Amino acid sequence: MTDSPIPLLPRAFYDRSSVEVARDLLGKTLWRRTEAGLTAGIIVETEAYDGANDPASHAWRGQTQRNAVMFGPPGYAYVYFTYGMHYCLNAVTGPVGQASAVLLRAIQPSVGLDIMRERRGATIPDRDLARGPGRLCQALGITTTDNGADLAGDALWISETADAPDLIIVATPRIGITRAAERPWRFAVCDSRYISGRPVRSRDVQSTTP
DNA sequence: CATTTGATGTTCT
DNA sequence: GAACATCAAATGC
Repeated sequence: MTDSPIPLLPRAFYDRSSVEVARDLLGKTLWRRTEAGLTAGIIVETEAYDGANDPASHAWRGQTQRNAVMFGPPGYAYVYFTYGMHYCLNAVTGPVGQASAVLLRAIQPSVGLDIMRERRGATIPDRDLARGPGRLCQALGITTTDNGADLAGDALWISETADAPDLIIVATPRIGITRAAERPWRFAVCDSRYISGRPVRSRDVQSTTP
């Protein structure tokens, strides 16, 4: 056996604030293996939720049966069911008890697109396979069965990306929530067509110097 | 193009 | 009973 050419993210990567992890997950590769085969994509959009300090966080009002995984150690999956039909995948961050997490909102599919199409529908454009948190989970076959899964596991893991290009990253207000949405904790890869909503053009982001 | 609406079921109040 | 870290289809320009 030799070392994998594409290193897994170590647990220490997740043992930081959710905002830092959300930013640094952009450009990493999310992998998924099921009986259907291997699928993967480059993370292009994330959102941070800051535990008890964040009115939008599921952990804001304390621990419940649903959010228990958020209160555990970093580097595990928090998966929940919402709107009666969709699942959302988060990476738990920070130390035990902190209850922070990063919602994985979109990936650019890179491996197993045929499998994703089987799950999402044969006529779905590649761009829409995993553009949005619910679509991402459907494309990868993630459900609450995966709640609590190790993000360095055999069925679900996140690695560095081979030949990763430099990225321009932008922080924006969060999407799809009513409380504290204005906090600039949504992170996206500029110029990516694979984020939810409209692409953010890097030329629109340059700020201080005209 | 943008905006609105309906679907669907669990969780929490 | 209300809200929901959403999506796809329908409607309005």
